[in-house]
Amino acid sequence: MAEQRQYEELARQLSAIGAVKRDLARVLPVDCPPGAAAVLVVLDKHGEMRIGRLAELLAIDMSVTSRHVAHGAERGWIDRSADPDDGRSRILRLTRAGRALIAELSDRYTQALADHLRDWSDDDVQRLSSLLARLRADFGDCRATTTRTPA
Amino acid sequence: MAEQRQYEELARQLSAIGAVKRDLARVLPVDCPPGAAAVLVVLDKHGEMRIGRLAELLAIDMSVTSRHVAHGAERGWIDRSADPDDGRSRILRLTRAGRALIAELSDRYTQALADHLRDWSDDDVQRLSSLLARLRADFGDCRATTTRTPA
DNA sequence: TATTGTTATACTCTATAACTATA
DNA sequence: TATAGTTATAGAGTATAACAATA
Repeated sequence: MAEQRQYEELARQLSAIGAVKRDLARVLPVDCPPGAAAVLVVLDKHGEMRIGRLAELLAIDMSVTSRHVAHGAERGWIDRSADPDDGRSRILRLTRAGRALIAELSDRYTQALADHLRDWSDDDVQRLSSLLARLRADFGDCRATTTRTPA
Repeated sequence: MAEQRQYEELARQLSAIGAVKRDLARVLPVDCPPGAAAVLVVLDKHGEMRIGRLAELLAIDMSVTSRHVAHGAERGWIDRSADPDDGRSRILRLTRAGRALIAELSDRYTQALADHLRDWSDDDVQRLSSLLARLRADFGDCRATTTRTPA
């Protein structure tokens, strides 16, 4: 169990990490905002799925996910075919164009990270990824157990 | 120098970390949005300063910083007094109320992190903070060297 | 009646550009 | 003329709530 000071420092670092994400987002093509790119990344890694599961993996609301997917579908990156098992759902799949795009995005992300993290060892990159994954898992567990309090 | 796979994984984790930040933000009082809270945190840690430096530390544009500060000043958390050395600037300081608020926020952040990271060792918390700080530093170095390309 | 998605609305964050005041 | 800060505008992300269709 860590001290208060360490938690405060972690909170500060998390709050500041947005700048890195914004920098990274600059490698994206203009018609592919970060939200839409995140959808492609997950579909590429995990394969076809319904939108509910996609929202779960992205850890954002289904309504938001729906809009990101619509964006990608309109541009021909994502195919939404009927779900034979449930008429309410559709199965999301990357199209050929979608796979080409995500390959391109992946290259650009990698290039940008490789440029900036030139001095990082394999282990450091690995360690950061692991810690972030763990952080996310340990928060996701008890989602929505806290509420904003009045001033 | 890490492999492409590792960079892709890191990019994924960074993209997903927003959910944790949103969870954490729920502990904030309703009239103190995350941006305003971040300003208080920095003023508390680094002491009085001008808005230009504040923007630098927050890694966001001065125009945005200005609005967050105005929010805090309107609520009596931040005092903006004239800068004796430069008539264009003002010196930002936490008021007594501001110090009370940031103490409260710090407690709440700490509590939330302690709840969720119950199983984390001191070292893990420390390591994550350090890696995030380093990530931020290595990106901040070459800000604005990349540009969004057309589709 | 409950669940899966979609859409409408509203809020926060951010950057760019135009503008004011001072150096 | 250049710099510090403010304000207006626009774009992106998010959640909540209302709604449609199906289970």
